Amino acid sequence: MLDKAFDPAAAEARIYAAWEKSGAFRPAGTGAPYTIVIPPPNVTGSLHMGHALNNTLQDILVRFQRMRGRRVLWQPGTDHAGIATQMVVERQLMERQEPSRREMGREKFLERVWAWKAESGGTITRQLRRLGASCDWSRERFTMDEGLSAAVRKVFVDLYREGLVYRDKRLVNWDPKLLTAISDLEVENNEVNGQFWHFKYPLENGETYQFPIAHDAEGNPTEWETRDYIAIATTRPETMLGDGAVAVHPSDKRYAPIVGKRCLLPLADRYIPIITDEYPDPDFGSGAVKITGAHDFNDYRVAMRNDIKLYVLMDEHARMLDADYIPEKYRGLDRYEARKAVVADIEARGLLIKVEDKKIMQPFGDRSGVVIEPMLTDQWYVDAEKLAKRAIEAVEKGETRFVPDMWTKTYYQWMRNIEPWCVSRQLWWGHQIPAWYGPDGHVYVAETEEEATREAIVRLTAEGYSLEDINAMRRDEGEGPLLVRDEDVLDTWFSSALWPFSTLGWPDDAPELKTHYPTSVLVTAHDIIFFWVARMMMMGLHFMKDGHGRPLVPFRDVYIHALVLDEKGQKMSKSKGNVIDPLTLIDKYGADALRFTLAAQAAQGRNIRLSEQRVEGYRNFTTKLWNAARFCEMNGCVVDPAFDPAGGRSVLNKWIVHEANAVTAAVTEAIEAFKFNEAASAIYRFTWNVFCDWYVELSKSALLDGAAALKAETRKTAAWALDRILTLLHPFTPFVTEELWGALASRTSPLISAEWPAADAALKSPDAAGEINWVVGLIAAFRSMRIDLEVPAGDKIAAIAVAPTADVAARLAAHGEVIARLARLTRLDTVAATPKGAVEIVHEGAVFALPLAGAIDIDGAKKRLAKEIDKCAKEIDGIDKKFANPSFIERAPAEIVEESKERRLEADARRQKLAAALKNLQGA
RNA sequence: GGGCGGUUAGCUCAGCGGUAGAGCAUCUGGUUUACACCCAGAGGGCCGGGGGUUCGAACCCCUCACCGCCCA
Repeated sequence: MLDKAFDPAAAEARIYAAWEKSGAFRPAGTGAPYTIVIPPPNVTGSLHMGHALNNTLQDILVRFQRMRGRRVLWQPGTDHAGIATQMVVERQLMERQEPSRREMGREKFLERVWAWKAESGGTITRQLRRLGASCDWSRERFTMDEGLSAAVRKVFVDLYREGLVYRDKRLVNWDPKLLTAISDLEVENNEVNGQFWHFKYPLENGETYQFPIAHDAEGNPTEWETRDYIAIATTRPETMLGDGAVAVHPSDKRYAPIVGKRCLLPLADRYIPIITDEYPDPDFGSGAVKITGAHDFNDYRVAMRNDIKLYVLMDEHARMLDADYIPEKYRGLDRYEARKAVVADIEARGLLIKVEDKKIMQPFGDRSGVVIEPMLTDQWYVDAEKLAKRAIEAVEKGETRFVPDMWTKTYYQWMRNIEPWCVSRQLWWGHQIPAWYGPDGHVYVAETEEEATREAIVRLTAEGYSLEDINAMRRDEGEGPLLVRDEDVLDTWFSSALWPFSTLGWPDDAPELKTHYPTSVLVTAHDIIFFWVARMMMMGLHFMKDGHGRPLVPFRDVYIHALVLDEKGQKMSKSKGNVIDPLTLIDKYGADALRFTLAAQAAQGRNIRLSEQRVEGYRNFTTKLWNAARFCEMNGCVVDPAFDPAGGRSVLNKWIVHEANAVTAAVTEAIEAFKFNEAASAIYRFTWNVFCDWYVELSKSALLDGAAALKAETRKTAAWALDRILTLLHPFTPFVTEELWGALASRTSPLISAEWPAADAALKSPDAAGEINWVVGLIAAFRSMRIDLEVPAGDKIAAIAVAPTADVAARLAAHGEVIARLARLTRLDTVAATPKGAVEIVHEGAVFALPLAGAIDIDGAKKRLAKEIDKCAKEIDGIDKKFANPSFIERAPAEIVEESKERRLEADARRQKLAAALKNLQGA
């Protein structure tokens, strides 16, 4: 006997362990492969709502396909999260008052990171298990695993040799707190309150020009003043020390007289040219822009175009450098101290025009939270533009498809404007770049130091050095290695980009690569399209080829799901304090309830607003299912493997088989189309509003006191339909369905490995469906009228069918007893004509009556009849309007016209009957 | 400034050419033996504004307003 309710806390861990132990998560069978690689969560991470949604959807797909007989691999793992992990461990060192990273040195520190990973790195994968994720944990991978690291080295070296990886000195986003370069994507631009300082830069040799200060309606100048300076404005005054020029737009007439001349850069006491460039906006500020090529991305481009000198002002901590072009008093100052000093000094010289308060966009490091400083440094780059070409083409050709389609545009926009990808990071935790520098500074890129050394020896030999010379160049007085390895590591996303094939064993010739690459679908959120999808596309296409050498995409579909917001539509964040922890919800309502909530709300193109109330509602749904199963159990509804659902004789049983078949098709199609919400709502409705509300109720007569054959058939049908529910529901709510599956019958295999049913035309019974729907409608009509008549809920009343047609009479003969029970009728007789004053009900053309004359206030019934008559009238009016338009008949499809005619006839017949019913009452 | 979404019942959202839907909330009534995490019933909508296409528009097109997000 089943307990009173499902207890997720007690059952989930047990069920999950049984699945895992049974090997159900591993690829099996001979079906077509179906593969998903998990978007690897951060090894430092813990499960948040975004993960919960992401992995619920993947698990639904994976369980669905597994049940359909596909050879499913859901490849799990985590990434090493270079910056985040290094920060976590450094913080731990600080808290424990242990030596810092730099004090203990690289090797020791990396040992500590590995130790941390062994101890704390499994949090998120444990949490994924609690969610019910059926990943193949036996294949779990980590981006720093040896195999994946080998893939990273090979990719880097291959790309280098093809000229697609190179070292360059460019302006990068420098994080002065973490002391590393970061990519554009790791920078968050936020609007902050800032200031806009307007300075005068005096012209060389006291030169003057006429500057317009008033204009007429057409914009022609009407007044001028004489100026001996050019006005510039900046949000970052400290960078003026590194200005190389002042630029104006070539069309800007105001400055035409002084273009080509020079102005004094105050404080720095240098003269810089006044140049023209398309970049300055004549309508913004003074129209003149100071050009600080080494500390601003726009200025950098201007400087490159115009051959303007770059002055690097700051060190890695964003402190002013000790450089001869920087006046002594500013050297060593932090950038913000320098700012104050510069402004004060400009003001002291009478060169400060004004200071405006202004909203400005400022770049922040997404990990450190400090203001990013554009810095000129040497870094390694991937030539993303070249790799992007094929990646764009693959989507254009439909080799990879975005669902929903709108994200294709986002992908194109990013890929078509892609910048070189800076992949080096000044960190210790990560894949150290396989590049070595020779004694002469020449770089050798190779997978191993031996290989690099060989290359170096070959090269040096070719340059005329003898072996002796070369050995003398070795470090440690000729005893050590010849080369010095690049200290930097690669961006974590560099290794993540290889995930769809590195996890499958590449660069080894692993069998999994052949069967599981390209993967079937990537499931992720839109904020990761740039970080990951784009880069996986580039790397996958470049390195993976089919038998004919044609590039292979990493995945056929990319399903982009929603972001999970709080119930007010705000992004969840720790600082806002509106974070809902999925584990808390799982503890409280069970994993099934959370999963179903997320799936039911996962409509394409919409974000999800999560409220606890909703989770509670779907917990109630699992309880409802549980109780329906108890009902079946109590009534001896046991699955019979030999049962043929198409062979039922009872109309009721045919009907539930018909409906179960319809929902099977609906759920299957919806999941195939990634319409998780539609699939969820279809099975929800079937379970609750069809099976529980009606089938269970209508079948009680047969189960309690039906004839033996009918009882047996109904028991088997009920068990079959419940099994169908469990099966269709399993991808969404795996725990409760698996528990019931095991409890209701002795089975040969668990539900996770059961076969997904196919919709089957043989199970359709439209006639039975029509008949039962008619019964359901009639019961509802009786119930409504009872309430309108204010018949006490406990009272049973008499009802009569008025001159039923043969069809109606037959239906009543078959279902009268059930109708009477559910509508709480004493009996349901047949008469030739409505007794005077009886309340009539019109149901699909048939008339029924409640002979209650005098006993009860009939105002409610009158109101209802009047309302329904009104509704009919409105419908008739609407249809009449259509027919009043001659082109409706001419142009609308014939079936629409026909349907409209029928609808009008029906509505009219109904109206007449209702009117008669009302008249009958008024006469009473 | 550029791009992409959204605006439908009190709330959260489906529906995206042919009779406006769900869940929650609200109201009324219920110990009808699977279930009160329940049952029965009810009320509630110029489908953001304006224009157009169409026999017909919540749905397609244009435009405006407001709200989000992304990129500069």
